[in-house]
Amino acid sequence: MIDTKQKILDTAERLIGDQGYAATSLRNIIGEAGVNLAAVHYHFGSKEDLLDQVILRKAAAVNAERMALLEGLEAKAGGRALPVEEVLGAFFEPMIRAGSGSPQFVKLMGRMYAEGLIPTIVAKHFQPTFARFVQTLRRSLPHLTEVELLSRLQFMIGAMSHAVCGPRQFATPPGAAPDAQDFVRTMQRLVVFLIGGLLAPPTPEVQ
Amino acid sequence: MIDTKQKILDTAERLIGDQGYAATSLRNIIGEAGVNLAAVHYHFGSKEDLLDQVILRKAAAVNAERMALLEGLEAKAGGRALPVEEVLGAFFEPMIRAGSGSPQFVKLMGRMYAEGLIPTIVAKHFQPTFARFVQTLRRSLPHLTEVELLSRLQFMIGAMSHAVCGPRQFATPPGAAPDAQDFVRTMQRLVVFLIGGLLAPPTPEVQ
DNA sequence: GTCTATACTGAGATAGAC
DNA sequence: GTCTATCTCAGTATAGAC
Repeated sequence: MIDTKQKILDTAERLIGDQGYAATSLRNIIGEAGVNLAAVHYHFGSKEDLLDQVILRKAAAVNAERMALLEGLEAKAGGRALPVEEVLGAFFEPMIRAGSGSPQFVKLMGRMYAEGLIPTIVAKHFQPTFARFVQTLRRSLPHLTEVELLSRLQFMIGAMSHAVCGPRQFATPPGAAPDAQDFVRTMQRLVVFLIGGLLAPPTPEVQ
Repeated sequence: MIDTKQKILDTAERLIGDQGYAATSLRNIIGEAGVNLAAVHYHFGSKEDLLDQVILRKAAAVNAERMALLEGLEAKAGGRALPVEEVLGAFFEPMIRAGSGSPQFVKLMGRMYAEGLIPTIVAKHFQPTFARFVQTLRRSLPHLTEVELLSRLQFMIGAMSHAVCGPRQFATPPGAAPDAQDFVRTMQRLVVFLIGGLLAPPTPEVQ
């Protein structure tokens, strides 16, 4: 069946989003999907490659929208540098939309960050888009050296990761279930925070 | 021998710092330490509890120093609110000192964050200290609502985590090995970034 | 109280029959 | 393409030697 692959992908996405990558065994996935264990390795090669495909399937749309928004902004600006707020908006709005439309996706992405899978997996899918944004931000933040800009974007990625699916004990009142509304509010707060951080003066070169 | 426990702790700290928690098996640790597998469970109960003790041993000094610095600042300020820079300084300086003195510790902490072990393990050790800093920051940042302050501190934790041991592909020039000097510079940049973020105006309440 | 030897369960991966 | 059987290695548990 051609559905076998799809069933594995769908079930993996749901279970990994709910339980995390490490906590979700292949046997767990194939049990719920009603397929054989070896089918996973036949179609995807390994557990990690399965995750790779799950991410790719969901990330493609978000990244495409990011690129489209950014290019729209740049076209409208002519040759002028874009304000940081607009660039961050183009980066986060597609994610916010994806998140409020399908919390499953955000939960999954959050798991990726929370489990430290960014360097090996997520970066692979987001890197090209991210590099494009770095290029634009360089002109929006001319007061920063290249190293400092890259450092701050590193901080941004870290902040985003915890915002999306960090430990909620600090962020939500006890007993409150996180909903789409919370997510949007948190993302809005994140963008404000990041703008403040990115626009901060350069770090003094004192030793 | 009483050394068995110490040998396990030392070896675990080194290997987990180098390879990560998930990638370091108990058999790996006991092999290098030259002790028996069951000794780990005798002394620590489980792999997770072993990690717990490794963290506790290293974190205690840093947290004590943080508290001492904060209390010193507050005593000097009388009843006045402390500037954010000073509070962040009291939080990060002990970590920077620990990091430049022993990169092993920082690497280990970074692994914890990177592998998503904060909620279950690290928070347990840092929570009391962190709560104390939240209390102080509340007065330093009166323009923020409670929820927004907590959100921003969440972002701070996330940014710190990636700064300490995130994927370095964005942050360091290719081929350069991260050293203590880099670490200190990165932390200084982080603090500047965080001050900017924390001092940013409140997020507009638009829906 | 400390530690050793060994066995148990569940994980991801693989070979080969169909 | 799919499935059965099996391999290796992980964390864990226990029985018993010193």
